[in-house]
Amino acid sequence: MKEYLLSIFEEAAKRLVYLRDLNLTFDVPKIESQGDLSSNVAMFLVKQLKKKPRDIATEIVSNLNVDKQIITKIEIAGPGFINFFFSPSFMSRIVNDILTEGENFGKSKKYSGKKANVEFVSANPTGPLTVGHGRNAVFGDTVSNLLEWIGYTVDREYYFNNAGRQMRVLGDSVRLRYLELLGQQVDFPEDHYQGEYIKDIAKSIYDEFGDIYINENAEGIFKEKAESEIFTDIKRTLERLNIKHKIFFNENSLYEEGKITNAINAFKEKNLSYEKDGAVWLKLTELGNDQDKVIVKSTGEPTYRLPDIAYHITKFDRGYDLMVDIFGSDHNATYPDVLAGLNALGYNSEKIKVLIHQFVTIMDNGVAVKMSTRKANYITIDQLIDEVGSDVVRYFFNMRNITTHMNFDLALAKKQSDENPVFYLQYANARISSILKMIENENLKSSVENIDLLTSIEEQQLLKKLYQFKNEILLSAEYFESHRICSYLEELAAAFHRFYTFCRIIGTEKKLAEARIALAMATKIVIKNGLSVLGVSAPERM
RNA sequence: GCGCCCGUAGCUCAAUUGGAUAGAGCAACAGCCUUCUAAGCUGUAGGUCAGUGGUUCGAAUCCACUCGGGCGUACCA
Repeated sequence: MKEYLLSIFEEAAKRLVYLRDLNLTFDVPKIESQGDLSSNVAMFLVKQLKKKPRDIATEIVSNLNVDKQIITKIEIAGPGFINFFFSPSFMSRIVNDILTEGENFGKSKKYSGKKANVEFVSANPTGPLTVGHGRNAVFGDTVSNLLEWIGYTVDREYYFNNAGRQMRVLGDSVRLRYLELLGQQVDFPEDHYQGEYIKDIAKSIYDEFGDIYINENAEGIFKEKAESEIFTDIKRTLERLNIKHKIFFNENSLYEEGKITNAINAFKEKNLSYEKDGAVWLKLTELGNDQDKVIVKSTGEPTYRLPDIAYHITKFDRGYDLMVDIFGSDHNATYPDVLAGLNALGYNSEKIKVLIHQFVTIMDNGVAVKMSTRKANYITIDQLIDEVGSDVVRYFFNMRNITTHMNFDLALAKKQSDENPVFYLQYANARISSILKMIENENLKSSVENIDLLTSIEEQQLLKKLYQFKNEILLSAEYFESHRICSYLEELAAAFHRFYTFCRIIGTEKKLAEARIALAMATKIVIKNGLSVLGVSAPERM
């Protein structure tokens, strides 16, 4: 539809100079009576032309050469909108496209040839993934899918740190539990990891090696074993959500390969750092930020900023056109320093897109659950998947804009999982599958031969929704907003359920019935494609 | 104190990134199954878009201030 409007506007621009070099957009009006597509170009030109918007609109419309077979009506409405009404037969053409393109319908090549890196989850291996990580994990993977759909080659990356204080405490937690197993009386400190999984790890060391590590320190086998077992668990949890990272990037490699030193030297050379009180400071005030920050502590140890900067340099070195970082809101203060540092070193930080998601408040019986891995006060993603299934988990974390402070009532999720919108979508898909099985016995097939018989309101509304899919994918990807796909699919499914209710197939005259089957098949493809972007399955039967 | 985010129907959230009469789901109420899956459909009711100013053809959306909530504000990550 848009392509056609663009072509007639281009033709009209030969006569109307002011239509040239405009970035024309067409919107789908909220209200049916306002047409299938609408342009606000006349209002947009008010200032430039110093005329009334409705007069401009009138002039534009009289210069449009429209094919009456395609557009049945053009209307100037409200303050100066130009509303276009498409013919039913033109609308039905989309079915051909969908059936031809199949599982590729909705993909575009707009960004093909470009490489993107999406870094997400990136939880250090100190414990199981909690629902707190769920939003990050699901959103990151869906953004990756979206970017792939518009042509990017995407590397999913997980950044982690297995050194430092956190990990020492983890190793020591395992060590103490191990000593307990050996019958020693130990005083387990409050700031150690309290979770049961620590005991399991200690037990597995005990089972395998007995008491030979009785005098081992925290950093040896205890830390190593903890890290490997926890990572195995994390990967298994992610796999249950259909998430697979291509790259696990260890922060430690930055030290081993001298990237940290390189970064320090680079700042020094550019005279962007100085020493004070035994520490090295970065001149962030000169780079437009509020205050200077320490990049190397007086102990000689870098702060997180330095490895973060060095890490992003490796991403630039790896040649990505787009780098997406997905963080929880607790990181919102850290990334401006990193971006400023990168810019100062000559890297274009506009290639980095930082997406901050707000936290999910978990409500249990009306009380907010405060999560802490260390205090073992958490609900894991695995528990959640066990309760409601991975489709619901994925859909749930995708369905809201990441800027919202989302509330998640556990009790409600368990009790009312039947009412989750994901079932509404899957149900539409299952109904179509059922029809497609049924028609074999009725001697009916799918046919686009008489597709222009699809003129009823329900059929036209469904067609209109199908038309929007490709654009919806593109916008969702460009805005990094996966929740739009959920909203779209719910509307599509609603349009289908109405079609299903009012437009029977079996018992209808053959030509119309076969056109309707084609429409149902096209709908099934779009629902399935949309769900696959979200990482949600489309079962044939429910 | 300062920075970022949020405040929309009883609840959970949308709103085409500044567009026309602010929409869905849940909950409530009234209907629809001897025909392709009732996990569905139709209808009713529900709103001071936190508040006050401003910007313009036009504001839930942008700006300023106020109120309320979340997250930060380290020589932790």
